Amino acid sequence: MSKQFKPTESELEILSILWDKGNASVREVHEVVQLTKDVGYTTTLKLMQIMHEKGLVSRNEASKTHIYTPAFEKEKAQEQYISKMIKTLFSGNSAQLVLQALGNHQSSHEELAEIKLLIEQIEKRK
Amino acid sequence: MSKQFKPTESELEILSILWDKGNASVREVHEVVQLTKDVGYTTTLKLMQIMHEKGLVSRNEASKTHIYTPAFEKEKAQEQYISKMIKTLFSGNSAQLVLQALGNHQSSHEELAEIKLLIEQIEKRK
DNA sequence: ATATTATTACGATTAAATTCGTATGTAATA
DNA sequence: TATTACATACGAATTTAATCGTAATAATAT
Repeated sequence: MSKQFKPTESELEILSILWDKGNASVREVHEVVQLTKDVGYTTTLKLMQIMHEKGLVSRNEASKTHIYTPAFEKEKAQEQYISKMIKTLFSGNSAQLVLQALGNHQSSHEELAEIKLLIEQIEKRK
Repeated sequence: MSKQFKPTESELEILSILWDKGNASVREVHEVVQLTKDVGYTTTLKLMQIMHEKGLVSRNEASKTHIYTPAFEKEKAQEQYISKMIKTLFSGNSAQLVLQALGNHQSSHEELAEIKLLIEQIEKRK
């Protein structure tokens, strides 16, 4: 099994900003954080330093302003959280999660078509 | 919007046991907890007492051994966690979550059929 | 050169979550 | 009745997460 990572709530928020931007300075991350939370700059800084120690992010220290990059793919986090959720909230039944997600959240025509296509491919493979 | 609840990690684990059983004593919950975590009985007891204070569970004190019941539906928790996940890990794209879940987790023929049916119903409604 | 501004480092505090020991009560049992 | 087994209550300690202030340093502007 690949190495486990387990970001805290705040760390996940920062990671999600980094995934969105690709990479960013503390300042840039903090500006986005501030849109939803009212915390000081050094708080965000400290969090990102801790994330660096933990290996959740890497950073480029070439210039004075360090540039942070997520240390793993967003897809890996998605997969981990989905699995956990299926296990603890859906008793292992992944289809149940899919039905919930489809039922309660809007999707476009194209997206629905894509899902149908995937299902057909899965069925063919059996 | 309906009242927010935000169980911690350990609280969610206990809730999931309670949803599974319907209701249970501390002892019964603790026995399941012990399968995965090595903690003392009074730890589980204390957690469940706190959950009671917070209103996450209700309890029947008729007999000496109190019986605990989840204070809200599993579906509500599912919906809340799915929404959060779509927002923070899938940039609001619910179909992407569905594709991930379908792609990485097994589903039976019947379940896949059920999902297709739901998709068709959604399309018809538009 | 000096002042201003931006950045990191780091210790310390606060807050939240988890864990457990001990006291106490109640029911069953020897 | 005395002992044992379980249960709750509750305070306190420990651990983990989050927050912030201050100092040091580097870059930039005056």
